[in-house]
Amino acid sequence: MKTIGVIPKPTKKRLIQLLTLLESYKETKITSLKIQSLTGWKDSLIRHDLWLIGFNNGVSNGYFVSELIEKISLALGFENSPTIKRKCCIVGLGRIGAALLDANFFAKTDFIISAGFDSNVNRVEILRSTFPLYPANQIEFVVKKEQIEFAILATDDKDANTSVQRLINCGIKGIVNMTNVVLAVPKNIKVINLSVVNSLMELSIDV
Amino acid sequence: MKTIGVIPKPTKKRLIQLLTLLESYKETKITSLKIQSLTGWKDSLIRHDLWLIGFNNGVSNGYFVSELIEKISLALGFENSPTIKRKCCIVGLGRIGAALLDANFFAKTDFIISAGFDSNVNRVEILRSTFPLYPANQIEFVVKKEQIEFAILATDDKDANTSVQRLINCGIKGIVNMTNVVLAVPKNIKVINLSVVNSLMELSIDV
DNA sequence: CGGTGTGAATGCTTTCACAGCC
DNA sequence: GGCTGTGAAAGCATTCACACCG
Repeated sequence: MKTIGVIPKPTKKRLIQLLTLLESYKETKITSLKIQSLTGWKDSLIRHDLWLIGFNNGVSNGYFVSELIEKISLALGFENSPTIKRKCCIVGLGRIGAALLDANFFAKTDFIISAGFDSNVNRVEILRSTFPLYPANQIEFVVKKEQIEFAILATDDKDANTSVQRLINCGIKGIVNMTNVVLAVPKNIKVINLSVVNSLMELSIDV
Repeated sequence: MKTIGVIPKPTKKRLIQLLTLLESYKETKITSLKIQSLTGWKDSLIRHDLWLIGFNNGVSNGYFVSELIEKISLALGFENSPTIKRKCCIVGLGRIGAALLDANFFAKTDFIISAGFDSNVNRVEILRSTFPLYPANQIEFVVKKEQIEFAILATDDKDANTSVQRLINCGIKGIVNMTNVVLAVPKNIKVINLSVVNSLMELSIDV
């Protein structure tokens, strides 16, 4: 029997993915081997992950999907109460940033986009969205006022670090970085890099 | 003195990022501590990474940026000859996929987009790009014929795995997955996940 | 001094092995 | 037989420590 302690980062990542997988899974039960075939992760690793979050029902032929969803959500601290959404903003409204203006994109998630920013005032005026758009120099003001927690950075590479400086100034908690730039941030701010080009490079070097 | 062996994956990832960082770095020399301040990686880790790729010039006050770029490119196997570009395709031309139709986006990279696919024939006919767009049922045919190596997957979540099956059928080497779905692929095919929503979830659970 | 090069030591993650259960 | 729960063992990655160099 295991008391649930700190969950290692790789485990967290897998559990998040597992959660989204399970949420669209149609059967009522699932085994670690089935999950292995759907994800490529070793069955023993999956069981170990679940063990880490205190899963020990003594059951021996598979997990109930609903129970897995419940316990994983709990362990990761997700309220799936759709009332409390965490506020995000999009910084940079070029092609990629503008593509995220689609509210549907975040509809079924725990997140809501509350603001968009771009240094090009034209864009800010022309684009349409369900939330307000501002010129980039208002980042500090709006993020603080609206209590926005996370930012999706989609500027041109050359503007990335100046925008990031603004985000740092107003105490953003985390940044999803869609530029190709490595961001310099204090270590209390988390960054996740989602550069398409860097990913292609990664793919291409061990093929 | 170190003979250059297999390079661990985390090291590769960092070296790729370091490379892009250095390519827009204006000074002629740089130290591991300076890199630390720009990236957050420990100086000792950076030196170790460089050691792994056989860096041992006996120099003791910093690296020449140009030499770093050269050796890292070499170790990772990048020809920076802009003539040989590796072919990619975009699968799914909704808002995100369509945003990548911008040829400039890949202009300075080793990659070129050679085809786009969507199951919605309307989109295929309406959208404009510098490379041809096809209905999704032509994936197998076109990818083989054009010898496309990598795919960027940007379909709706519900269509992800059927498109992936097509990509598997025609021997794609790697997939950059922008959907929220965990893909089931044979292990000779590499997948890199770039889901914005999953990344926000990751950010939100350890803040 | 402020820096690199280097291997050993530490700290994580994943896999293994196997008892216990249905 | 097929599956989970569990801790130990193996396998990786990062950090430390320190000799050596300009």
